[in-house]
Amino acid sequence: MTREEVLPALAEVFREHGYEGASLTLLGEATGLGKGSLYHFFPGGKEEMVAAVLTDIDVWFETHVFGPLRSGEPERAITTMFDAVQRYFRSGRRVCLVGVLAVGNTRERFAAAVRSYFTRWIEALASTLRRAGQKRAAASALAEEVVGAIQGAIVLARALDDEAAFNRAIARLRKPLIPPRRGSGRTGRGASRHAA
Amino acid sequence: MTREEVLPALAEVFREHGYEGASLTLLGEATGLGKGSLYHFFPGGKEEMVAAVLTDIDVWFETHVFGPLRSGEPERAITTMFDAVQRYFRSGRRVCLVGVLAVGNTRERFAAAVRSYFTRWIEALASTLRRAGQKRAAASALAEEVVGAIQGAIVLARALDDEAAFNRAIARLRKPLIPPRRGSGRTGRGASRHAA
DNA sequence: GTCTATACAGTGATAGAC
DNA sequence: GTCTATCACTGTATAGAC
Repeated sequence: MTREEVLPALAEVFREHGYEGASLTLLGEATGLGKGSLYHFFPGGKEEMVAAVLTDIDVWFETHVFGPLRSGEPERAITTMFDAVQRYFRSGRRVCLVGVLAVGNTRERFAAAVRSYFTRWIEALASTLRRAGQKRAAASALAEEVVGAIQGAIVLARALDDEAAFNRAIARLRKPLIPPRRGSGRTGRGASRHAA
Repeated sequence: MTREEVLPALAEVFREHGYEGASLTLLGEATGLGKGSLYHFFPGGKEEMVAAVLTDIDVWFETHVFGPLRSGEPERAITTMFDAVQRYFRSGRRVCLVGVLAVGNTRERFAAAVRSYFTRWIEALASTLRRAGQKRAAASALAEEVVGAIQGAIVLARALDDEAAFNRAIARLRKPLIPPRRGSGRTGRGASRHAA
């Protein structure tokens, strides 16, 4: 059993119970390891566990989301992002650990990692939108709006206990973000939205 | 000292530390009461405290937000809602306790209150939008989008440690929701949004 | 490396003095 | 009503056997 292998199980406990609620007993049960073994892998205790989990999450998003957003073909990159988000958060049943940490009292302890995650997501998406023809300011604002809306969709889906609410939100966001065809003159968002 | 008077202090601790993180010591310090006194007012312990706090929050939103949305003049009601939200959540520095409970492992315990809060908010806002001329389906979708986006804005503002991010989100949501002037033919959202 | 045993602070909760 | 004292328990963390 290696350190990397237990990270997903640890992550799931932290997601479901938060930092304080994730007791060593729960973490031990989830990983199948005793407290001694956990401290063997993570001498710093829970704080080190969360840090390792955050790095793991970061790598995943960098590979599957941020990277494609930065360098991929815009339409395909955006589709990839929404597909990844929908799968990763399991239609809102699974919460975002980074978001949970941001809201909790542990915010300061992991502030750097939390801020970096969201900042890089927003900037990566903004770069995609610029490549798709959006102006700089509009791209940034839109990227911030979308990333925020995804977090909100998770909260709402959990609150309503309704994954459909999450999927509706993703669908709403997805549509107008798809970049315009060359020369069509449209910019990809707003014009056809919610028009009566 | 009455039971009602300590609710705001209790609420603040639950918001900042979550259900598990809010210890009786913290709750005692925040209220200036000993554990004995807290149990005198809330024999059911923390669970009863949260329930009382949720009721208190519910009454506040019913009075200041949901009520106006249901029966007020649309443009004014929507302005009132966003003003109230911006003040109440202190530009994102203060989190939404109902949202916190929704993502935490206490979700099931307070599921009814959490769901009721969000459901009523969405339905109240949808009714406003219908009165403003939106079709039924569009009004519901838009209301769900806005309420979710507010929750997302709180998460993002905390994550970035930047209240401006919260205020930008509110401003983005506010603008296109203001209902159209009579006879203008516009429906209040989308047409002018992010157009290049 | 993995476990059990243990230290000791802190938890929610109760009882009873005042 | 409010407090202090105390309960049984769980929390994190450590030490050491195997």
